[in-house]
Amino acid sequence: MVHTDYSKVSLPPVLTHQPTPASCTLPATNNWLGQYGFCISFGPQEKPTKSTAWTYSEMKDKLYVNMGTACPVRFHTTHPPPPGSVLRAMAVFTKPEYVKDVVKRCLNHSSPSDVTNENHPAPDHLIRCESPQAYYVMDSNSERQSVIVPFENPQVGMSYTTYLFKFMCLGSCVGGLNRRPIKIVFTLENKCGLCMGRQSLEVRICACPGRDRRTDEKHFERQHEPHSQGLGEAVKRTSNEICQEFVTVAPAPKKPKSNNEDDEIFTIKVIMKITMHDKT
Amino acid sequence: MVHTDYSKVSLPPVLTHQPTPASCTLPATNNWLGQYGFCISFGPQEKPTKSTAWTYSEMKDKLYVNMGTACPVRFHTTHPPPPGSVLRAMAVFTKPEYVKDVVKRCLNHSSPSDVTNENHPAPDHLIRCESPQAYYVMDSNSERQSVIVPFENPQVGMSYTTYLFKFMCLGSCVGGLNRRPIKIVFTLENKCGLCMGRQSLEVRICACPGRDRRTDEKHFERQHEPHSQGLGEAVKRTSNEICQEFVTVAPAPKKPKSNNEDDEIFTIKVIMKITMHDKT
DNA sequence: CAGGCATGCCTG
DNA sequence: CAGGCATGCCTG
Ligand SMILES: [Zn+2]
Ligand SMILES: [Zn+2]
Repeated sequence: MVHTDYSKVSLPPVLTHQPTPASCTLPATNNWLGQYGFCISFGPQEKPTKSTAWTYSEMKDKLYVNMGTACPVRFHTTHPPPPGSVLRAMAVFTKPEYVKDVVKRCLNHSSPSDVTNENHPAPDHLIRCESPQAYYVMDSNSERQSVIVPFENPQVGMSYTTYLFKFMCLGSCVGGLNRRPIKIVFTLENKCGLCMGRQSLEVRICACPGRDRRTDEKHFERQHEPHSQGLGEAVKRTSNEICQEFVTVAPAPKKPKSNNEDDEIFTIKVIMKITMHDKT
Repeated sequence: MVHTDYSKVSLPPVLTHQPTPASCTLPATNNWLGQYGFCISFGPQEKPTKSTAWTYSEMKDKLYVNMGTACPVRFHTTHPPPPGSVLRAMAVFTKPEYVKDVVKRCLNHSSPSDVTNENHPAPDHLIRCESPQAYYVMDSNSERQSVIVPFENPQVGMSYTTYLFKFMCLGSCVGGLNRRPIKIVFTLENKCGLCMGRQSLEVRICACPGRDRRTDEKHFERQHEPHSQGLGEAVKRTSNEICQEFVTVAPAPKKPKSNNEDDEIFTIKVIMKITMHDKT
């Protein structure tokens, strides 16, 4: 396997040709703690009003966020990964019909004349990371866009490091996300681009995060009322490069979710936590 | 006064510098029959379903139309205008706050990759005329866009000629019309660009013309219920280059409306028909 | 094709 | 900031 050594790269990886988590046509999205205990969480939040800038629903394991809002995401590790490790964030459409489509900003918002694009190197990237060390890459193979930042180990006494992410289109943007739900896939990678941990997160970018969260949770609860119980929904996956094991206790603040492809309104509660490992 | 002789022009008028109805920062929109009895009308229409492609409301004097639909507009004249006369269609924002803004397609829809722009000379023009002789101009002074077609006299025994117009964005297009109501100003011009007649028409480009017409008319009727009567709304105008005269009978199918600037929900029925003449 | 939801945004 | 409208689009 060929690796990309980011620590030596001066040209952006868009000009390189090494496989990374961003090179796949169908990127893996299953949660995988890996050997460094990589996972994410959200801090406490002011009571979510109808139009709060962002809110995270435990019940749905879903982030609701305004467009252009810097949203703090906590990245946990239990052991320090090797020096030169990076954190990558990449968006993927959730629905099988669209997974192969590259996620990018709509034409309106990627226009150079859009105020958000003044002095920005990646006007058409959906995800931005508020770090001076962030760099924006497009995989020449998959054409998928992502943002990469050097991974910083938690400060002493802390279990996580916080990064700020911005989402630069609405989920409803015509010609862009176009109302298609997305996931953000966060990967911890060594300096060669090898994946050492992965956490994905459903994100809804919208004008009223509070309202939409409440609506989602109401629907979700209705699904889970006694009279509508059932265990009919099978656990699905797309990647065949994974194996499966049972985890009895979630060792991290944000519990790894089941590898259920579309945790939509038909998803039912999964009794046992399931996590998946990349084949190594 | 300098004139543009379109019959001699081989370069598009975008490269000329003669005043025409499209050169003004604030184009006149008042209805004026002129000496050739220039006015417009709409043919009968299949019963307007919720999502009919287009429908014209007499009550509101307003056209409701789907984006991209070829909509037949009838142009009446009582006398033939001079040879070389043209018909121009230009869109203008209705609300005073926006009149000075140039109306054009949103960035999404003006993109070369948009299917509507294959082999089209004017991807960012809102109004298209379905005629092989149509040409698309941008006034170098006002930057306003318009489409021009040779004026064809009605066939013998007919009082009008029909032209097909398409509207290439939704009224709701973000970064484009952006939910700002517009008028289409149709002008009959001689070959030098001199205005010889003008008719403007409120147009709503939307996904459900039938529904939206019904909604508008319901609101309008509510305004006109006995208990909400009043004659408070004065006739306004912006241009000071006009004179005013009373016309006792509307000599054309579509009655010239009053020169009321915003025939919005507060407009009340005008008892006497008023028409206005350009100062010549 | 009508009913009605989804979702940005305006109004009080 | 919540209520609720406006408006594209999905569903039956
Ligand atoms: Zn966008
Ligand atoms: Zn548009």
